[in-house]
Amino acid sequence: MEELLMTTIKDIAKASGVSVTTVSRALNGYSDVNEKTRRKIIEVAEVLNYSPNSLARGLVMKKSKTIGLLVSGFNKESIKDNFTFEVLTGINQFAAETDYDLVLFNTNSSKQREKTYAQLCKERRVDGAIIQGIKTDDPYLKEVVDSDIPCVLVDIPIKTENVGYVTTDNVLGAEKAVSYLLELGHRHVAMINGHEFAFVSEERLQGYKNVLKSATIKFRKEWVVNGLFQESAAEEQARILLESFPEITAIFCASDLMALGCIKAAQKLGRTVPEQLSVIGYDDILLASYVTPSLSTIAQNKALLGYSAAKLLIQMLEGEAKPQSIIIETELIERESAIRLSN
Amino acid sequence: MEELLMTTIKDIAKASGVSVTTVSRALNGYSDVNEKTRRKIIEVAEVLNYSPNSLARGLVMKKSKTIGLLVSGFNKESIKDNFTFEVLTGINQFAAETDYDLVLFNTNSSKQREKTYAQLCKERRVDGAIIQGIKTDDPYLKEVVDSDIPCVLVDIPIKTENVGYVTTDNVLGAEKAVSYLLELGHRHVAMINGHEFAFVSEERLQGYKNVLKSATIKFRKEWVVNGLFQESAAEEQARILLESFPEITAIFCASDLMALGCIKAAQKLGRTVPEQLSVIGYDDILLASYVTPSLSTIAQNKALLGYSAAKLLIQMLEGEAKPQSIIIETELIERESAIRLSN
DNA sequence: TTGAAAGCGCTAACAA
DNA sequence: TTGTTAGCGCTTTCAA
Repeated sequence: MEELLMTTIKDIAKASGVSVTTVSRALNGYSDVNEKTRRKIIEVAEVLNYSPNSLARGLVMKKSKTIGLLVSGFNKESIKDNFTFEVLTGINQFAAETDYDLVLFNTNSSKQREKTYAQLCKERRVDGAIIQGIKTDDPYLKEVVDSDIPCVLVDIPIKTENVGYVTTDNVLGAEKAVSYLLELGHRHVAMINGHEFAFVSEERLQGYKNVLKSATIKFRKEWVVNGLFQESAAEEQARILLESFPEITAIFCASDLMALGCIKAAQKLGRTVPEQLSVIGYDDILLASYVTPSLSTIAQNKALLGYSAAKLLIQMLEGEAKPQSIIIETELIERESAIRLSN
Repeated sequence: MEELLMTTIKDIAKASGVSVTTVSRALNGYSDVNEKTRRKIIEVAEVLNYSPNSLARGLVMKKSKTIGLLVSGFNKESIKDNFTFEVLTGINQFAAETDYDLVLFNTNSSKQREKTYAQLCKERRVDGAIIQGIKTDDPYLKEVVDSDIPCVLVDIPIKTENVGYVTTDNVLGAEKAVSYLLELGHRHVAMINGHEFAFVSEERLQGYKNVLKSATIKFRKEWVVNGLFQESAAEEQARILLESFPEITAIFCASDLMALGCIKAAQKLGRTVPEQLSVIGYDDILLASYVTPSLSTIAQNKALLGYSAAKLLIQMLEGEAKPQSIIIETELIERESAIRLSN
């Protein structure tokens, strides 16, 4: 509206009888300015209700003090497992301790998202970016590696000159889950995985295989299906799995949402959970503790994931850290959906 | 990093043998530039991998094409009712259809949040702001009304020269809920409200009163307690309420989260829901359909709330609309937590 | 149809 | 300790 009213350092300079340079220095806390002058300037600035123009500052300093957020998960589906939101919470929490603000980019492309990752970031002149929830075949991903924009990836293990990442140990997490099922006496353990374009899926599958191997249980690839991280797709896959191989007594799901779908499928087939089928999930989403039966699962600290990502990125930006990989611990949560195999 | 590599219109001008003015006009689609020249310029721009500098543009144009988001709900508690997130989803959805980006401000003040609302916005030069989840006694709120920054409020009915709002009809929503309970035969209906610094609480209370009145049921103020929109506080309040007035057969809760707490309290007191106590919530959060018993509730279209807020704001910014109030419909969702009173 | 010049608000040499 | 000057990358009169 009244742009005319916006005070600038020029106004302050005039009002306090000094040059703009001095105002700039005074306001930015430089030491080479007379204390009296500084006090005067600060007072005038307050009277005139001055706010620095970050655009102008950014233009000359070549840094905007903003971080770009590229998240694919701002949509209906991701409301259920609010993974995206929880990570965001963590990012925001750390950012709040700094003078960086967050810029949300609109990647959920309405049709012709013609702008590339780099363009998005370069145009807004973000100092760095956090990327989350994109598939390994996403064109954006290649760009990240090539571009020279400092960046932290969530759950995508790529490390370069200016790209770091934060993730959990998915192999170990899956091992915990499957070991647990074996400890409960299960031998016929299937897996509902996500999809082939997710690193976490690769790793969780590896964990599954590892445990089977060390228990000398034969790996059967037809016992591993992809549920696309969706409740409905997982339900369908679980149905097929359970119909084809009724001898399965336990299923490891690569996400809680898919575990929910899996349980639905079992129930529709007349198999009660956990009595006639043990199910363990992954993530520990909010729903996990509220559904009946409550979900045993591998918990990820999602907020910490976000917090660490923001922290790493900002440290990189401030030259306090090199890009690195941060691995967050997971934890087995025992609830009701998996129990000892009855014989 | 390699800031030196950033192409500017100056580079393009040099490479294509024209002035920066012409480049600017060509790239911005002005008509007064020769088609041949334009093609040349665009080609060069692509070759040089040009991205416009939004900081520079914003500085001269006095608009940043960004929208500030002031949300108080980026924290652990708000993960349960992910109201905040769903609204954000809607905002993002509309923004994605435009060329505006979203800037998340860190209002969840770590101690000394010394910056005011206006400062936040002015510093970043956001063109407008969407404010959500702040209490009516929040100092930010007064500022909004005073400041000349275009702004849309979510669930706070204030309209001024440059402030509009989006909300649901909370009076009507509450009326639907309480009417429903009465239709089910209940006469002893209590209410668990939020807190006194929420407009929605005032309005829902009004709706509650309205229905009682038209049913000639006496309003008892000791039957209305505040649960602060929190599950635990509501549980405590519900316990006190039910212990003091065992004749209560139904409770209207001003949020689903509080309904959850309320149900817990009832169950701990040995009253089963819905058989011995009917409970109806408000919001229709994700959990509502997953818990047992599932929650009957008044559904708000949260994504639409956000979508409409973003739409209104951007229309205001583009001069296509004046600030106005938008009211979104609510809907009664019948599930399991409220049933006909048995006699 | 094009270009020269000015200026958005700020910071940063360099001089004084 | 302070001021002068230049310039960040862009848009926009105004003149040609």
